[in-house]
Amino acid sequence: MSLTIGSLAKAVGVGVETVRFYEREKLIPKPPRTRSGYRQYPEDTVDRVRFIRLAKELGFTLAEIRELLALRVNPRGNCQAVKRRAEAKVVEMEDKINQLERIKSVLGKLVHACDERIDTGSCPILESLT
Amino acid sequence: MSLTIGSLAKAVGVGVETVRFYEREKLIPKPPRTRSGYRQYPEDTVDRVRFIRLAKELGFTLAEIRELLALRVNPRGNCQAVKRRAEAKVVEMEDKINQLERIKSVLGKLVHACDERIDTGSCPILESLT
DNA sequence: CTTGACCCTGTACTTTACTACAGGGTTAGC
DNA sequence: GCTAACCCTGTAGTAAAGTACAGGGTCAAG
Repeated sequence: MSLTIGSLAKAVGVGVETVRFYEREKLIPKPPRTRSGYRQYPEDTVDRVRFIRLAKELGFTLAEIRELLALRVNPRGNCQAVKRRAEAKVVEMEDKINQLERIKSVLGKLVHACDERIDTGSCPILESLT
Repeated sequence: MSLTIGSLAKAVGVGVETVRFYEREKLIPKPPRTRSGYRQYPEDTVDRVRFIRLAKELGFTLAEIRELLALRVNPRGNCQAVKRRAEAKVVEMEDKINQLERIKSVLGKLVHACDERIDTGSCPILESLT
């Protein structure tokens, strides 16, 4: 079974214009069409669009997301190049995770300060930088 | 000692226009001025602008960053409201961290598949959704 | 066999977050 | 005391990522 652009959009929670935009930007492949020109999406496109939204939330640009979606290993590809890019991205993820952990822990302290009525000074969140 | 807008910008690695933009957007407070009207930034503004750039990299909008910077505990504030917001943000951070961990682990598998020359199929990264 | 909810292309508008002048004043080094 | 490298305000332009029509075709229910 295939999906119309409307049901795909609804399944992910985006507008149909957004789906067409992602197609223009080559983030999703051009789907087959019905005789009358309607797009027919395979069901796995739902996951692809979901991933795009998720990665965007995490601070990746559409260009970076396009890269992530293109990473794969197959007999015809240049495995070493893929490996290097994947490894670089692992490091990027780790950096992001570390920064988020820091901010999270400062927020945790802030909650604690609230309970104890400890004055935090003017801008406690900046401690996440050190 | 205080900084001119130029040395602040240079210290963080942004343009002076960006600093003035952040001031307009109320992400950094209006600094005192010299007699001739030059901005004089206290040194801790460097950290504030650094935090803004960092948080942006992590996928927060300027509006969200403004919120994070405003979180503090002091005798005159509404502690419960601050606490609730800080707790909500901790949950947000945890979600982001979890998603990043998933993507990271899929990328790790991809590197492994490279070494072993295992075909990954068309779009392995999507496994990070499940 | 019509009507309301879809779909199509193409173009234009919007928001966010900068970035780039124009036109003019200031300051530090020689 | 000049001049290059700063700073000021104000306005306008840009890139990324959508969002919104206009003008027209399609499909399923009643």
